[in-house]
Amino acid sequence: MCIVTFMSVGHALLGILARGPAHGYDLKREHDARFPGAKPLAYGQVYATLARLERDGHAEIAETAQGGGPERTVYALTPEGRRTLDDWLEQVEPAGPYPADELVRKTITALHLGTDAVGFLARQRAQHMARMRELVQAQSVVLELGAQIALDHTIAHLDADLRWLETAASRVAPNGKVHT
Amino acid sequence: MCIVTFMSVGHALLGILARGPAHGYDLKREHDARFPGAKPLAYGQVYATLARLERDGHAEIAETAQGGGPERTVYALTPEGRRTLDDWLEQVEPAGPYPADELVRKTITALHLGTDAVGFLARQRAQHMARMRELVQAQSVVLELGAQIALDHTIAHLDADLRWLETAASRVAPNGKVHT
DNA sequence: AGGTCACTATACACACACTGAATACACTCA
DNA sequence: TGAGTGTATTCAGTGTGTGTATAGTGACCT
Repeated sequence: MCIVTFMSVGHALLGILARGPAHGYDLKREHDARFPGAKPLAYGQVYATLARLERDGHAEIAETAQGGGPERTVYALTPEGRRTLDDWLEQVEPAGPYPADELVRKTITALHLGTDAVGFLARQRAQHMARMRELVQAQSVVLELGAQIALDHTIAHLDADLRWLETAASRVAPNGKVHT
Repeated sequence: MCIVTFMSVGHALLGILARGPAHGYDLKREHDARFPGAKPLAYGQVYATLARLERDGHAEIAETAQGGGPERTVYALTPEGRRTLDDWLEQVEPAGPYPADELVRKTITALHLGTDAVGFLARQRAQHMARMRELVQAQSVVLELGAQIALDHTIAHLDADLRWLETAASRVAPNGKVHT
């Protein structure tokens, strides 16, 4: 049971269901509220994930309510789902290796190809600075503790990218091309 | 044409093929060499991606060599593939929003559930510190410029996680639970 | 009344991302 | 000869993620 190859979204939904039964639409909104700054969850994914959770016995349909609006399918956490959630929370995260991200893939590829990596890095830096300004703005409004912390994370990584763009540029500057 | 929903791995492979024809096995190894510190690419993914590249006309089978070992299918970049690659390199990356990562999902979920978030953060911090020591070690050996830069990126983000774990812990400390 | 606009809520189809296991050939060493 | 190692590919299965279609409700406007 519970071989769970990898299912971060599923676990997050279980975490929300632990607060009480809910339907897909609510889950999506609550999820996005919990993780501001992160990419919003698509509806399609919510329902697909819910279906998997139900299939695996982690959640069950509590009721299908009717009143005021379209039909809503309300899901509830099962005892097994609760156990899975607790197990997940107890596990320590591996601390990488992270999958190589798009920005690095592109930079390194440009470098190997001998195209204008320095220019690319500069353009990229401008883009990241703009985004940073937006986020710092967002951070200044008062948020719930959890949302604040989630936002901190996004900003911390954006900052890391920004610093990285600068060191990368300075490393490249001397010759501008990686020796193959 | 070339609607390319999202295909970072594919683009990276095109980048390697730009150096000259190669087969799947080689591509995997070259990819991993270019991105040390990142999660190695699985063979399954390489071949799946190659098949897609061929289907879409970005790459084509150059030959199926025989000598010394099992049969190898050598792929070569097509002119269209080259164009796609150049287009990709020219585009600026969006700078987020990043998908919410596992570490944050877990921390925030723990917080909302009222479980021991502080303990979790501490355990996580120890894990990250250990990993950091490994990477700094890896960084000290002399690497090719590109590999150096790729490794910088991993370290920068690990550092960001580490700092974040500390700020998160200090934010949580006062009360230890998010108000729902 | 009729129209359309926004919001709530779900479902379906499709493609990519990623893993793990299985297969198969060739070379080496005991 | 037979086990082991390295090369090279394939496949089944699942999770991730997007885009689109559908459909009811309420509100606003003319």
